[in-house]
Amino acid sequence: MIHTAEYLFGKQGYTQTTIKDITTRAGISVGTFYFYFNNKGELFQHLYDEFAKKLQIISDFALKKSDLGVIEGFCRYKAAELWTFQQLQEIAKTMLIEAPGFDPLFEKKRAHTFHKSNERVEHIFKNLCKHGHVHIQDTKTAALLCNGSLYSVVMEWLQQNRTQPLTEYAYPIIIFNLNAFQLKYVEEMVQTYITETISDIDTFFHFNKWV
Amino acid sequence: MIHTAEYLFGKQGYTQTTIKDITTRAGISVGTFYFYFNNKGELFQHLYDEFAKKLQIISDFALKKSDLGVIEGFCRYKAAELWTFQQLQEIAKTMLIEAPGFDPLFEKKRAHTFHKSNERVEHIFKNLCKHGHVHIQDTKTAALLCNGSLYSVVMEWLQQNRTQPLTEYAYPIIIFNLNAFQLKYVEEMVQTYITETISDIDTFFHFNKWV
Amino acid sequence: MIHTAEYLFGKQGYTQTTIKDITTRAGISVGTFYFYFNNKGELFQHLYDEFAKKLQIISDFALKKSDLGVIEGFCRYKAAELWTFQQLQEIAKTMLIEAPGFDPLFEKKRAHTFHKSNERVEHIFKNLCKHGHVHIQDTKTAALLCNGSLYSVVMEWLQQNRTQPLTEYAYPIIIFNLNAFQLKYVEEMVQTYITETISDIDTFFHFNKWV
Amino acid sequence: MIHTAEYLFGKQGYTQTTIKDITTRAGISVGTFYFYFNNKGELFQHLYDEFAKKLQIISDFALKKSDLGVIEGFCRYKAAELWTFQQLQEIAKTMLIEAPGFDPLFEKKRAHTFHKSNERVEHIFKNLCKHGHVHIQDTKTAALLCNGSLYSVVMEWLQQNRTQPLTEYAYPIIIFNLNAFQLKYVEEMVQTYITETISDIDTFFHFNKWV
DNA sequence: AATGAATGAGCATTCATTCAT
DNA sequence: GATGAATGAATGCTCATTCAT
Repeated sequence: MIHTAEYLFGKQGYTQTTIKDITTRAGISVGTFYFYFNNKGELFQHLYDEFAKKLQIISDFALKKSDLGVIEGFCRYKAAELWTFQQLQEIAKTMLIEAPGFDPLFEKKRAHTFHKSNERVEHIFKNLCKHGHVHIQDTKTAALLCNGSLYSVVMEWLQQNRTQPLTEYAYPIIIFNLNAFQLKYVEEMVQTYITETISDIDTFFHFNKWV
Repeated sequence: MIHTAEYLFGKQGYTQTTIKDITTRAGISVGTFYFYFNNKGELFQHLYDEFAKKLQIISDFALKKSDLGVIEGFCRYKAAELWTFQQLQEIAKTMLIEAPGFDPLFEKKRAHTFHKSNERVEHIFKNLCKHGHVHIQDTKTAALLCNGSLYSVVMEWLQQNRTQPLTEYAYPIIIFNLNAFQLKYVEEMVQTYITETISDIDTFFHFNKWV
Repeated sequence: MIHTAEYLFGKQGYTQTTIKDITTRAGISVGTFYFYFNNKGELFQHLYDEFAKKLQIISDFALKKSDLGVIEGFCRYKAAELWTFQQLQEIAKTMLIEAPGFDPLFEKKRAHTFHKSNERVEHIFKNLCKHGHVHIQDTKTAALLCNGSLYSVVMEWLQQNRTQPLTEYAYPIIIFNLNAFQLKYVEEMVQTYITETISDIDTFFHFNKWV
Repeated sequence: MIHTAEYLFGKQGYTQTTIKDITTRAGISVGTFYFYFNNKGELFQHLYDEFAKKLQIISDFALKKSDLGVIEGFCRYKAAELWTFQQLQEIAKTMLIEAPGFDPLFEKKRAHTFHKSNERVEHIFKNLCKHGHVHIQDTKTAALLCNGSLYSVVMEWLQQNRTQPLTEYAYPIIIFNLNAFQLKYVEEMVQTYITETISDIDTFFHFNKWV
């Protein structure tokens, strides 16, 4: 039923999807739905929490490698995010695009996740500044710009036909941001980092499935 | 009535705002509303068209200056966008954040405007490539990244308390993008371009009011 | 529609009567119902207020006569109450019997009306005590007993077949209470007072119809 | 579980109390409930029967005394009723106040009990008439008035704060009715009868607990 | 005996839209 | 041009009851 809800929310949007739509398609009764969730919003919250958790799990995994250099870390983090959005594309559409609009209660949750992601990136930048790799005045805005550039590609991909894998956009996105922050890099290494990350995650995921 | 609709959509969201909300607040009857618009969606479309038109008008004005250099053009374009979003902040929230979610019909329109904006930026990049200022492989993705970075700041600003003017973010956004595309610039000049643009638009707007 | 609601509430009870029952029988749409009342409870409140108001109007009228003696006043008051319950028998059933059970919000209103009626009777008793007509220690409980004896007859009548007019019970009820409070009376006069009151009210009502 | 149901019906009312409310609070499963009762109504019927039976038991006990005079019998009967209502106050509220409203099936049962109580009182009155103690024309209405006056005090007590014991109202209620039927009595004796009855029942109940 | 997940008919309420005046 | 009462399909949610285990 949860999978059905993800599918329908992604396809028709949260508001346009009725409880009956979900239950009929999932082959259960309305009562059963309300046995597991108190209301429609609670289902959405659950989906969102799962979404945020998965995003976290993959990012954590990608950064777990030892002797992680600045550039490599950045590449792995971004590649991992793209891989996850691709994996969760059905529900991602609802989470990233529709969700902000329909419920002030939920809006808080979304804002919180978004800020956590921003803080994460900001933290990376602050570290880079401290080690003299780069000079950024307003790290908060910098994080926003960095995340925003990635999200714009993800959203465009979600709203278009998704012909090619989202992860193929990792390279231009990363190069764009490395340049933006005037970080020095070797093009071939960037590509290697990305490929390795995707491969690592695929293997990890194949054996663990969100554990 | 149109202004009331903008206000209420921005405050409560499109779905949460009823026709009666709008007409009561605007001091007209429901019947009168349906004399001017065939349905709720048409009102939104109208608002959206107006929004897109205004965005266009200000961008056009900002780029009308003679002897416009590459960097100056970029600065003026971005500053103009920010100025407009700040000016139209009430409805901008609905247009940028909520709209994508609630109707496939609107979605097309929104996508169209977004693509036009992207194409505009892409066009700039293609020109830059042609004159050898910069080397960009995938100009489409580049435009997406460039726009996305700006939008992320706008959205954050719209959803937060909006204490400082949105235009104050012009400088970090522009620097971020100029670096990202490895364009050479003089920091003082960038700031000057921005200040001049804002000043020009203010004057223009003071006399013309969206004409 | 209001009359339909009164009829159905009286026949099936408040809870068992759906909005659709009312609207279908009244030949209007559900939407129309909600145009006039915000919810089911509000309709009930309205019915109750009307009920209480009418009870008040008739009592006031019955006691408006000049040179009203103690016994006559008591007789007229009780006769007037019975006449009103008979007149409003459909809704009275809901108000007196069902209402106390289904809504704490409404319960307050009901309690208030009930207390006002009690206070009215209590006030009569206090006056009687002052003029030495009777000696009652606990006038509050006395009023309760007096009202309760009448209500029990009304309720029984409402729940049974209602073959004879409720007003025919006025005489035994009044005699019962006059005795209970050891008031001296002439049997024939009591009967005359009752007959006169009913006749007065019938005439008044025929011309004024709840004003 | 039965006690839980009594408690919840008394607190929230029959309609507002769900089967789940009862089973959860009683620490049993819904299935178990339906093993003992076929449906919600049957539980209520059971509660009602128990309630009526207890009322009967105490009344019977109170009247079992030998050499019972007319006045003493009346006093003992009324005092016993009040004692029982006080004892069963939780469920009494539902039985006396709410029950009449929600189901024609219950209504019959309630009416039956009420009539039995009335007949009992009527029987007393008929005896009094036969022995010339009193002259009552319509004994049925008389019984109604007599019972009604007591019920009104009970209901008021149930709906208010219940600060003082219900049995303290026995004296005014009885005096009221003795006067109403023009029965001669000695005030001190009435008070003695009441006190004795309460004391007898307390002792009986202490050893037998509804047997 | 006991469990509790599953059922689904049924209800109050909303709101974009219509149309007679 | 303007009004606003009327419409009714559609939705989220409840809860007594069932039944496989």
